[in-house]
Amino acid sequence: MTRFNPTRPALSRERILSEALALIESDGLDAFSTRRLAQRLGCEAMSLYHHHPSKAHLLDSLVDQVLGAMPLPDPSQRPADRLRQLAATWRHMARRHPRFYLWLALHRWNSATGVRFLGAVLGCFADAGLSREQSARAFRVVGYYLLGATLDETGGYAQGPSSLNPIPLDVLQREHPLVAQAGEFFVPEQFDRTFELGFEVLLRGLGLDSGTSPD
Amino acid sequence: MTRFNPTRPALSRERILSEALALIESDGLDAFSTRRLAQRLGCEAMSLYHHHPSKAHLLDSLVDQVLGAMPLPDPSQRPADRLRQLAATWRHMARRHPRFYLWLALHRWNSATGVRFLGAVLGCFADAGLSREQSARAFRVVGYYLLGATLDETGGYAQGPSSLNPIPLDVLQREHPLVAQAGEFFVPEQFDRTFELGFEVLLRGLGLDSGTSPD
DNA sequence: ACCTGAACACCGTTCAAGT
DNA sequence: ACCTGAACACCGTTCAAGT
Repeated sequence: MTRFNPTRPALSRERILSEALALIESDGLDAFSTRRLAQRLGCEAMSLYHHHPSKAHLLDSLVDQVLGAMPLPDPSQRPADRLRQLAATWRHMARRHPRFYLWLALHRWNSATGVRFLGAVLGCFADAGLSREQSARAFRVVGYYLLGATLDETGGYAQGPSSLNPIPLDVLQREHPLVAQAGEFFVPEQFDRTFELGFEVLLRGLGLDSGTSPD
Repeated sequence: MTRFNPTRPALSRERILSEALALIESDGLDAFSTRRLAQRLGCEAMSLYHHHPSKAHLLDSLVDQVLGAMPLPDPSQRPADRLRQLAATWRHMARRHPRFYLWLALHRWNSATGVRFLGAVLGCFADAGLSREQSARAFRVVGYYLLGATLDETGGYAQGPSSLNPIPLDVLQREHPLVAQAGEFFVPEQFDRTFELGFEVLLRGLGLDSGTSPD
């Protein structure tokens, strides 16, 4: 009956990917299924398999596409500034695709596009004069921080329905005043300042501060 | 037929939780289902619902149980040492339950047990003389770092089948020598040293160093 | 109170078949 | 080459029924 739908644009790898990303951002990662994607595309679920061999491959392609869209910093800039820019680009990407970011951040991206980005980050440490070992460790340390920060900022994980025994606000204020009072600084408006605080501490402590040369 | 199985221990909240954790660690989070858990317990899937109202509640109870088993540091110790101990306890817990940790780390734990732990961490900053705002931001910064580090260390996310276009090792070495060379420091044997490097940088930079008092 | 079995509305994917 | 439909082996959960 609907075996040919003239109003529907032809299926293609690209169209499937962009609709997939839109569906994930609108309905969430958990609700993303090949069947729902097909419905949105106006085709059968199985038609997708002609363009992507599996759901996992589809998501991997999406990772590649999103990573590939990130601009790399100008190599003529100083290493610390390049790192600041890389962090800003990364956080911007995470904020743009908050729900998909959970998948992207928690899966290995060993594609050419992913490695290109890793190389740009590692290059900053090398150019700042760190040894191979220092560079590798600093890369990891900064990566840990950036990963944790973006996961919190996108909030993908904390959105879920609050759990079985959510502590009532008045109890929280009475028994854990420190926790209650800290909440004021955990809102999105504070993300940038908090992120910068830790990021600058790390750059300085790792010998990347561009202002005062470490000796 | 199997409506009564005398060899099977009685079902209970505790037994369900401990088998659930064992199943998650042996087969992974994705493979964890109420049906498979029931099979392991020797009952019907629906029997679980008499003890936990849903799969999400069951997992939340598990979070609570694991968090509750973590020892809090002696308040008489110096704040920086308490933070070191809290980080060690946290990383130990993550390593003990690497697959469940992915769920624990990425879901809100606003139960009394979770808040108790948050309070212990925040107390370190307050006791070190930081202001409310400084404490809140330092808490967030250290938490970002710890979250990113443990997610990497448990490797829960990186275990998946390598993606669609894994870059071949020889290409990696030729085109991205920095990335290839850094790999040597990304192995489990290096986790402790790398973690400490960044953690100590943060403690010092945030004014928590117990050796030299920040002024 | 505790457990069961059938049923409902979903999944990802295989496979043979259509054009 | 591109798409379909039925089918398979799964999900979490509801509901009425058993003891």
